[in-house]
Amino acid sequence: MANSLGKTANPPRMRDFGNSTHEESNDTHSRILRAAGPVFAARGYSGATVREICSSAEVNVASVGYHFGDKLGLYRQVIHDLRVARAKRFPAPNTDRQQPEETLHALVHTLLSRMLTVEESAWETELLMREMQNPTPIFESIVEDFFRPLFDQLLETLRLLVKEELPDHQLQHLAFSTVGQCLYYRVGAEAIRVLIPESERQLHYEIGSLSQHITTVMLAACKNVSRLPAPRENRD
Amino acid sequence: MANSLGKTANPPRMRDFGNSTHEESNDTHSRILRAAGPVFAARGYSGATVREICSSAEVNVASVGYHFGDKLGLYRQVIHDLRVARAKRFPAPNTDRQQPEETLHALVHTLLSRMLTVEESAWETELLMREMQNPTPIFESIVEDFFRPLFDQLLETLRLLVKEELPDHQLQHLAFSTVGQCLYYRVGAEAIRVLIPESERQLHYEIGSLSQHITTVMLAACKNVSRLPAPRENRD
DNA sequence: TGACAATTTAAACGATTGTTTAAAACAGGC
DNA sequence: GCCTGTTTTAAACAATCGTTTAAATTGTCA
Repeated sequence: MANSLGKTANPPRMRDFGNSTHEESNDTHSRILRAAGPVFAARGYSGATVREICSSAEVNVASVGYHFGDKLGLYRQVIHDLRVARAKRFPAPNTDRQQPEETLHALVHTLLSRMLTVEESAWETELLMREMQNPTPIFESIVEDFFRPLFDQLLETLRLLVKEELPDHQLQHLAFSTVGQCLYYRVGAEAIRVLIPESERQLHYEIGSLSQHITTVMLAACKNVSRLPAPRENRD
Repeated sequence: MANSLGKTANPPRMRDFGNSTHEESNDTHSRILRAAGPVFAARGYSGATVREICSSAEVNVASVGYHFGDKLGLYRQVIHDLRVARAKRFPAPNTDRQQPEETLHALVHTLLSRMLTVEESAWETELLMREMQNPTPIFESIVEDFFRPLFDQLLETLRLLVKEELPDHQLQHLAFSTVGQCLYYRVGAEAIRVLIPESERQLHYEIGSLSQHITTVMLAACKNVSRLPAPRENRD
């Protein structure tokens, strides 16, 4: 009988860590959580093995069962912690009292930072990308809590930037154009590595100039788009 | 001893199918190939099992070893066939004797068609996307044979569209902006499904209007971009 | 038909997976 | 010291993986 729906073994029943994070603690519970993230990110949920996680955490294999019920329970906890950690690290930029041009640039910069940050927590982005391609039941809540706020902010900023009033779907397309350009430097990173020689990549592919470029593209688009003619009837 | 490097079992040694494709044949070899693509696409290379492939092909499990050496050999063959099939189905648009604006639109339309086609061969795109996120040794050749031609065509088209002469890296960024916008409607499809209600999706998210929109954005960007000030020195 | 190679088959192999077990180690209160 | 509940451990479990084996089947040509 697989669980992960609360009922772990009888004894432990998920201790209540009043101190929210496990960042610094060094007990088995925290060690597993710290080790699991990078492994899940590197190998995917099903590719990751409990043994590798526990080996990396220097902990017995049975500990996962004891502390998290099963592998899926551990994964859920990792995703949960990831969400609160990132909401803290990449707060949506403060948009009030700002020219919409600046706001757009700030939003693009935030997006690119979330995508391309390669520091100690690159595994977080990797994990979210895996959820996008292989969505689990957790995915929808990730979109709502994590993507939607920035998406809405982007929509409102673009609404201020276009000269005439546009129907919703055209604004949405502009928003997706923005997000898509940012996302590509992560999704297509391996392709870019093949297409562009390393020397040029190191010069012109850091967050600063990329966000500058993308902002320029979108500002030009906003100034030029106009209400499109009604799309031809599509029948299917 | 794993093989897949040519030496299968002694006997068969990869029969030479003079008739290039296996589309219609019904022998074991072809049945496996037809069944393997969708399974690899749905589950990923390591997630796919030869048992599921063989079960779907109604063929004995040992047949994979006999005809393709091993699982990786089968995968290579699937990718190989996929490449020739798609090159035939989505030929790069003919660019000569055309206004660059039309060429851009045609390129965007081709890109989006490759991304969003959901007909009998949606698994092909899915498989390529998986290669982008989880590159195998095959990936580099895929980029060279499959992405590079369209990328170069895109670069030349954009060069004709910008008013002043731009350094290479700015043209590359414009090309990636184009590709990124197209790619997003595939990569972010699951996110879009959550963000945009279905009614609106069915109205405004078919290939025609999306390629119209993306082309408009990029044309506006081309008319407005100018040689950026030299980027600040970056030191690392 | 009979001989021989090509192909298909059922069964097994060894390795690895997530999970469970039952005993050992540890903790704190008396 | 002992007792009790919690945590950790080594070992085993059943399931599944890719692959191999050796026999059975099929096809082909003399």
